[in-house]
Amino acid sequence: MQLGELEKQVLQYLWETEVADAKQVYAYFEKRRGGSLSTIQSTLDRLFKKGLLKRDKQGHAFQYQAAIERDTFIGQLIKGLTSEFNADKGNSLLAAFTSVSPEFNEDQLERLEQIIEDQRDKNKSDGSV
Amino acid sequence: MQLGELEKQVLQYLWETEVADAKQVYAYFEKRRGGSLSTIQSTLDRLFKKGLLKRDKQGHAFQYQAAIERDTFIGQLIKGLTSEFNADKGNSLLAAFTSVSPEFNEDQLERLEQIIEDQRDKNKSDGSV
DNA sequence: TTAAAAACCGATTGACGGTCGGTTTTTAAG
DNA sequence: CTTAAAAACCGACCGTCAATCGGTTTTTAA
Repeated sequence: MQLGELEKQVLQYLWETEVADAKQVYAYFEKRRGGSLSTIQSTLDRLFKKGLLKRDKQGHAFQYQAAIERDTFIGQLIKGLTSEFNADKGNSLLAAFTSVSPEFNEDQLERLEQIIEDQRDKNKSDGSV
Repeated sequence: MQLGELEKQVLQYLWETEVADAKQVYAYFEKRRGGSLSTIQSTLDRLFKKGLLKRDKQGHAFQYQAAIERDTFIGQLIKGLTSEFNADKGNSLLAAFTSVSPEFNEDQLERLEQIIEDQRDKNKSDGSV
């Protein structure tokens, strides 16, 4: 999934704001970087066509909101990255994790251990089916 | 780091082949996708300028090789992803892990636990400095 | 019915990767 | 030292895609 700079920023805005129409998004970005309402509209439209936003018309205008959670999305991008390079997903992610591990604090390390435990249980029960 | 399709493939080729000159890379890709030697040369040059390849002239031609290990590179891309979306690196990666965890087998889960242990030790010793 | 608001469309621009022919530089043989 | 071949290098062009925005059509609500 290839995203331009403005698309990324709009997506982030919607992750934070939950729901907004074009005018509202425009109001936010107009202050920070200028541009026209049309630009925001077509960016929203592009994100919608890419499946990253949902929208439905409430009264006069489309109400947009993210179609996917930020974490899920980043997870997908990471997966895409590993496939893209024909890397074994598990090993690549493991290696990537090694390089990023200094970013984790004790709390996060614990949560990660919990995830491992859960996954280990799932692997076991899958095997028994 | 934004890479085109051919750039990705050439980079991968060099991760596997270790070292090669333009002619050799060309010989490989010519069979699979056609193209000219010039195209391969400029692709190598672009990757070199992006800092992803090293090269030095041995006799007649440049010998190229990857300037960064595949795993390290993917790690960097993952880090870049999380920063790009202003996401807390630890939490995002954690979330990404959750979404990708089904890809891990028991062996990889164990290695991951080992990494956690190592990192925990490092965190402790950092704290004591 | 109609004016305003929003969606929609089409054109343009700027990056950038891919492509390759032709020119310059380098190398090594004679 | 000369020179032919090999490789690097340069410049041009194309295709794709995000960004941009004006103008037209559609929708909404007064």
